[in-house]
Order: sequence, then structure tokens, then C-alpha cells
Amino acid sequence: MDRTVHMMVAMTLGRPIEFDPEKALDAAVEVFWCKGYEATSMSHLLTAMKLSKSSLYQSFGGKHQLFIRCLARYQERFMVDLRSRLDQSDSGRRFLEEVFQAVADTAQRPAGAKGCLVANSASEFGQRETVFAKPVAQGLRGLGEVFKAALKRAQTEGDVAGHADLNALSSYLVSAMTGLRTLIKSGLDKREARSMVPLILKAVE
Amino acid sequence: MDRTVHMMVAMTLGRPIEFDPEKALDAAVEVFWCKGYEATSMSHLLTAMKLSKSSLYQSFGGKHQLFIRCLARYQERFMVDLRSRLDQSDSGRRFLEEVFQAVADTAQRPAGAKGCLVANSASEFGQRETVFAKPVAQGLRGLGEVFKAALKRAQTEGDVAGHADLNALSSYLVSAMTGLRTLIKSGLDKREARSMVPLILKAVE
DNA sequence: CTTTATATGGACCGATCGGTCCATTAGTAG
DNA sequence: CTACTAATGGACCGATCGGTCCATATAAAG
Repeated sequence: MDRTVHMMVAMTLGRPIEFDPEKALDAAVEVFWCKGYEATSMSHLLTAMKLSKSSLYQSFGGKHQLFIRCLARYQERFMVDLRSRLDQSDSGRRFLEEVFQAVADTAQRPAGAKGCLVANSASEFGQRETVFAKPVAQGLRGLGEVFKAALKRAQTEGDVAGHADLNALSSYLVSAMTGLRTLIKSGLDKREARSMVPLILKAVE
Repeated sequence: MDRTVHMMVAMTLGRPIEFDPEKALDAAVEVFWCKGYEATSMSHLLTAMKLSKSSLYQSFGGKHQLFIRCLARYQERFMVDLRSRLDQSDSGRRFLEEVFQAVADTAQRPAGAKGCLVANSASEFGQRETVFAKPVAQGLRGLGEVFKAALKRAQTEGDVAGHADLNALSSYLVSAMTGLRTLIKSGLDKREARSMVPLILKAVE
């Protein structure tokens, strides 16, 4: 139907939306990030997102779908930030140091208490909620791939042995990151957190 | 204590209990372990523990208190097992290898999908639920102390440098354990899990 | 204006939440 | 036997859960 072409212009039909969907989504991310999925209620979300129940269901379609959107949004921001850090970093090795140091520095600070939404979700659901298991696993894999890219670069820069198993190493770094964040989340002392970074990176040498 | 003997006789007043409190507690541990605190409902617990609501509230006093009891029970069993493994181990270093290897071997198996109740709780609550934060932090500290004992032993056995910072190292191992379990929980491949163990233990050398 | 389409607020839904209460049951003590 | 104590089953509680529905509001199009 060539009608579609005409309709494109006419898309702005009906009452226009009164909120910024991106802002609302960010607010939802924040809530899920702080409280986890189960502990977050729709009324929490409505308050934080500042919209009515109808609007939420109309625009995001319920808790499950909203959460999946939130996971995706979190993940994308996270990855973009990580990749740009890697690009701007002096070396692959330095990048890894910086990333882990930055996380260690969130110890005993509000940001640290939230942990990582993907890691939190991995822990909350495991393989139990199959709908969430996929995006979560994908999120962890994504993190691993950035680490792998950093390791590859470090290899060319002579900071990592050529024969090193980068798959194992990057999985290890994801695990180390997850563990560090969990400990920080549960209140780990900042000094201790910092002292762990060089130990974590001993595997990368 | 002969005191118990006298009390035993006088204690048997009123209708006797019809269930084994320890079995019931174990069943509750299992449920919390699999589903987490929030996702576990009283009816789940009642079914698993095979007792009536009255009995549960009478004997355990509600979800919060029951969970704290479960945490304690899990922790104690966990610690006893770990310590005996350390005692029976050929060396401190070997003990660490064995422990991490054993965890890696739970990958893609039902046991792996449950994770560790203490680590799960650390992730679920952070410092948010102050009532649970204490036993959880204590649980993680306990694990760290076993690791520290193993490291001390490894030091005397010449497998760990005398100048090594055992506090930092043991915290690191707790973090590594937590991270590994989280990844396994989210479905990590067994081969990958195993390949991570030597990397984790590179910090111990 | 009317028509059309969407957004919004809020009433409402059944189900379930954790928790309380009480009548009944089951045992010991006298 | 009766008296007493404690355990049990189940009715019941208000609150909240996630989710639906509809009347109303607000825009553009004709």
C-alpha cells in the first residue's frame, strides 16, 4: 500500500505523549538497579518514572518487558562507556587497571551499593527466569568481549604473552569484576577493595 | 550437663511437636537458596517444610527470622565442611585448588545454578536490608578467614611468599569465589569455568 | 465544527502477599 | 477423670501485588 507513505506524515495523530520516554526509562533503570527486579513494585516504578499506570502499560507493556528494556538500555550505555574508555586509554593493560580501579573506588560510596545491574540480575535469576537469562548472559558476554579486545591490544603492546588464552582470561576478568562488585555492594572497605586490584590483574601478565 | 536431663522431663508439657525442626529448617534453606529471599513466599516455605502456617510462625517466627536462621544454618554447615577440607588437605595451596576446582565442577549442573546462599544474599540486599547485612557480611568474612588460614599454612609450606598481604589475598579469593559462582549460576560453560581456576590462583604465588 | 487517534487518570480486578487469631487436637500432670 | 499446656489446621485479615478497563482529555485531520 502506497498509503503508508502518506501516513508517515500523518503519524502525529491523537493526543501527544506528555513525558520523555528516555527519561522515564532511565528512572526505571535506576529503580531496578537499586532494588532488583522482585523487590521493585509497579508503584515504585510509577513514582520514579512520574507517569500513570495507563501510560506505563501503554508505552512499556508491563514489568517484564520494561525490565528487559531497562537491561538493554543499561547494557548499551555501559558498553559505550567502556569501549570509549578503551579507545582513549594509553594501553590495553592500563585500561584494565583503570576500569578495576574505578570500580574499587566506588567502595563505601552510594554508587558501589548498587553494584552492576547485569551482574545483579545474573545473581537474582540464574537460569531460573529464561526470559531474562538470555539478555543477562549476553550482557556478561559483552563485557567479556571488551576485556578480550583490551587483552588483544595488550598482547600487541607486549603486556600479555602471545600464547595466553584470551577467552579464559576475559571470562576470568568478568568473574573478577562481578565478585569485586558484589563484595563492594555488601560493604567492603575501600582500602581492601583497592588492594585487590593488583591481585586481580596478576593473572594478566 | 545433668541440668538438661531434669529439664527434659519437665519440658514435655502440652502437645508435642509433629515435625523435625532441623529437617524443616533444611527445607527452608533449600528454598531460599534456590529462589532468593524476595522471590520466596510463605506458601512455598510451608509446602517445602511440610508444616502449617501456625507451626511455622510458632517455631520460627516469620519470614525474616526464618531467613536469618537459614543463613546461620547454611553458613555453619558451609564452614564446617570447608575447615575439615582444609584439615584433610595435603597443603594449603592444594586446598585452594581443590575448593575452586570443586566449584568450577558445578558448572552446568543443578548445584551450580543455586550459587552460594551467602553470596546470593549479599547481591540481593547489599546494605539495603540492615537486618540481613550483618549476617551476610559475617558469612563472607568467615569464608575469608578460612582462606586466610589456608594461605598462612601455604606460607609455612613455602607456597606463598612470606611478605604477602594475606588480608588482601583472602579478600581477593572471596571475591573470586563469588564471581565464579555468579557466572556459573548464569550458565557458564564447564570448560570455561575450569580454565578460570588456574588464573584465579595466579595471585597466590 | 466533527472525526479520528492516542494519552491519561483512576476505578477496579482477582490473586497473592505476610501475618494474626482461634477452635481443636494431643499430649502430660494431678 | 479433669486441668493445664502446647501444637496444629484453617479461617480470616488488611495490604499490596501486577494488570485491565473505561471514561475523559488532547491533539491533528478533514
